[in-house]
Amino acid sequence: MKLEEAKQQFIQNWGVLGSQWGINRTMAQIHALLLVSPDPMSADDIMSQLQISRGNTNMNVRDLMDWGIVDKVLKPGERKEFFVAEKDIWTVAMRIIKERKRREVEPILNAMDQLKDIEGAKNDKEAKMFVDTITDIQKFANQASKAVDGLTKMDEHWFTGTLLKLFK
Amino acid sequence: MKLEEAKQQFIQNWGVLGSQWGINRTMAQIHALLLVSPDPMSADDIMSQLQISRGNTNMNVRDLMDWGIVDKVLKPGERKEFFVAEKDIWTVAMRIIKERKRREVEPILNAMDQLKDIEGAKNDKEAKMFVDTITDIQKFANQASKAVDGLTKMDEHWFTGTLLKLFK
DNA sequence: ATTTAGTTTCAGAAATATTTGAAAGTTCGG
DNA sequence: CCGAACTTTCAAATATTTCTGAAACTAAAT
Repeated sequence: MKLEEAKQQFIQNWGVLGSQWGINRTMAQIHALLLVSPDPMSADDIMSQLQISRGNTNMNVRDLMDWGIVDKVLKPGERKEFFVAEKDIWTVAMRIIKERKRREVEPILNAMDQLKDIEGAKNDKEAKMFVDTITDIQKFANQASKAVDGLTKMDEHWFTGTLLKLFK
Repeated sequence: MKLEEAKQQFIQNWGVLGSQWGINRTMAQIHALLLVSPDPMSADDIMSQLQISRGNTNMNVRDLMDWGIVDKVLKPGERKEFFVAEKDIWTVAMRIIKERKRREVEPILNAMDQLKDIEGAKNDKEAKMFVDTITDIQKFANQASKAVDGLTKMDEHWFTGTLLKLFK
């Protein structure tokens, strides 16, 4: 297989994976493109490689920067802005998981606190069961959250070394 | 707050969370409804509670059963089929994560093997970098995969006890 | 101050994903 | 075997998400 062909396929695959997990296809594709690009790319480079509009490019690159997995770089003497992806895959994964937790999971878990304040929950058996279910979900989420916070602090070596052995 | 109102809000929230993570809103809502329902529900019960069509109900309930987090139960003497959700949240989370890995992540990782077979990769520096990137992603995914397999075998108690302490 | 190179925004268009509902299929009881 | 009760399927309708492109904006260079 030719290098260019392989890159294209990788970009497509990454796009599919992203969209299955609720990340917009183009954002994932731009990320893939930057991941396998040896040099920083301009908005125009991205547009022509992926055949997408300037507006789309701009919005998704900005989102990727908000996620902390793409950075803007300036080349001396050039007016254009260029972009590079964080290349360490562990760092990428941790940033994504941390951000999603913060943006999507935490707000809903917080909203659930209110749901536990049910009229007459002391007596009503059904109400008690409901509150228990909510509480279980919150407990679980808090455990998972702490686990993620812990993982975030590790470096890759610790993961491959110590943690993996636990799971063998 | 009234119990019914709280249930409705929980169902809505669960639906939003699901759709953000690439799970169709209705499937998540049906799951939420069954999670907080003390008794098994028929397709008709689900339809009227969530105001959705029979076809939609049927398809999404079947999907939930494919995921292994909802079961069909038959009441003696009744012709209708009833459904219940797995109530243990740890089990639910593990089933979901395991299935998604199997269905969505593994096929793409396997497809990536082919991408490493690049013409002239021995000499070309850029080709070598590309192969390295793919290899890093595969390595990371394999580690994560093993970690998930390990988690799946634990019971909840082990998790809350031992593992959590590691991350404190 | 004006031109030029570049970036950002956002309303409407296009693409995707989900839902409906009616017809076809199944299964049980008599 | 037939009809009633229930489930499944899927083409078409609907809803949601994403993308485009042109106009507005910004800032550097002349």
